[in-house]
Amino acid sequence: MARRSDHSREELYTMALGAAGEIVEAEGRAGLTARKVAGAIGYTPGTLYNLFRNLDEMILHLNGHTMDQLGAELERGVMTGDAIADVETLLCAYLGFLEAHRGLWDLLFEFSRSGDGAPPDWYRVKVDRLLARLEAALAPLFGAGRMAERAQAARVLWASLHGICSLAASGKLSVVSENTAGEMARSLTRHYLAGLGAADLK
Amino acid sequence: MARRSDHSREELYTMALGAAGEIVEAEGRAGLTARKVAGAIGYTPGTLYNLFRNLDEMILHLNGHTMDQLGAELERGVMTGDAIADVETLLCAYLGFLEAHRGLWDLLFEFSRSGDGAPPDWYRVKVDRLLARLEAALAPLFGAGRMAERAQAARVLWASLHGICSLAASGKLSVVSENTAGEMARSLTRHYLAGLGAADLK
DNA sequence: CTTGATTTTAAACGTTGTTCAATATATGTT
DNA sequence: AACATATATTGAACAACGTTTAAAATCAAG
Repeated sequence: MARRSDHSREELYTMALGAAGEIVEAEGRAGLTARKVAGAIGYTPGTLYNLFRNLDEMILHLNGHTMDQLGAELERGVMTGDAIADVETLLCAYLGFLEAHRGLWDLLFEFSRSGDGAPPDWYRVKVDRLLARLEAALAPLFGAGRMAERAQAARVLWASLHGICSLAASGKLSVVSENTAGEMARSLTRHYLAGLGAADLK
Repeated sequence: MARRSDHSREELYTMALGAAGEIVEAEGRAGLTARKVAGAIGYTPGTLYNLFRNLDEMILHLNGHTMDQLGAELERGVMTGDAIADVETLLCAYLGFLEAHRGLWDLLFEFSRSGDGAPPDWYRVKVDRLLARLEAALAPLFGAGRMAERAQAARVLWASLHGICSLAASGKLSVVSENTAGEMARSLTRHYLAGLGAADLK
C-alpha cells in the first residue's frame, strides 16, 4: 500500500468531490460518510484525510462546487433591465436548481448553519458572486448612490428565499392546500419588490 | 436493576426534556446525546428509549416545548390593530427569544428540515398556533373574505424570517458591516408589508 | 411468600469521524 | 543498476454515537 500514482492529487480531489456529490444526491446528507466516499473512488478513508483536514472541510469544498454550478445556472437567464422580471428569472433558475439537485442544496443550507467560525475567504467570494447576480437585477430599483441599501436588499431577499424553500419544502410549515415553495417564493419577491418600489417613491 | 419508583413516568418525561434543553442551550445540537441526557437525570440511555421511540422523537417533543415557550413570549406583546406596529412587536419578541435561547431555536430549525415524513398532528397544531399570532396581526391588511391570502402571507413572512435569522446569524452570508439579523428582519417586514399594502390598493 | 409484570441496567452491536504506525511505491542520487 | 529518501496509502485502532436486548431488580397483587 502506498503511492499508486493511479491519480494525481488534483484528480483525487475531483474524484472525491464527484463521488460525494453523487452520494449526497442519492442518499442525502445521512449517507455521506467518509468510508462511502473513499470506497466509491477505490480508496480508503485515510486518503480522504490527506486531501481534506476533515469531513467538514470536504463538505465545504463540495458546497463551493455547488455554488459554482448554481451560479452557472443563474447566468443562463437573460437580464432585461426590468427588476421584477429579472428577479423572477433568477428565481426560476434557483427553484429549478433546487429541484434538480435537492441533496446538494440541502447540504449547502445545512452547512451554512452548522459551521463553527467564519468561512474561508474563497468561500465568501463564491457567496458574493451569487449575491452579485441578485444585486445586478435589483439595480434599477436603487439610485446610483445607494449601493449599501441595494446590497442589503439582495441579502434580505436571498436569505428569505432560503428560508421559504427550506421550511416550505420540508413540509413542516403546515402549508395549506397547494402552496408550494415556488408559489410562496414568488409571493415574497412580488410583494417585497413592490415594497422596495414604494419606499423608493417616498 | 429496576423500577426505582424515584420518579413517575411524567416526571421522567419532564426531567428528560428539561435536561435536554439545558444541554442543547449550553453545548448546541452536537452535545445533545442520549447518554448525556440520561446521565444528567441520573439514568442510563435505555431509560430514554422507554420514554421515546428514538432520539428524533425526543427532539420533536423538545421542539414542541420550545414552541410553547415561544408562543408564550409572543403573547406578552399587546396588539393595537395597526398591522405594521403589531408585526414589529411580534418580531421583537421573536428576536428576543432567539437571542435568549439560541440552542433551542437552532434545534427547532434544524429539525424542521431534517424530518423524514410529516410531523404528528399535535406538532402541526403548535405550529398553527404560532402562525395564528402572525395572522391576527396581519388581519387589518386583508378584507374579511381573504383568509387564504392572509394565511399564505403569514407563512411567507414566517419562513422568510426563519431564513434571515438562520443565514444571517450564522455569519455565512458575508453580511456587510453591521447588518445584524434583526436589522435585516426588520427591513424585510417593513418592505414586505408595504408591498402587501400596495397590492391591496389595486 | 410467591408469582407476575414492569422498569432499569449493563453490555453488546454496528456505525461513525479521526488518528497513526507500518508499508509499499515513486523519485532522486550515487 | 542499486540505494536512499520521501510520501502516498493502508489497515487497524480509538472513542463516541444511536439503538437493541437479555438479564436483573424492583413493585404490585394474590
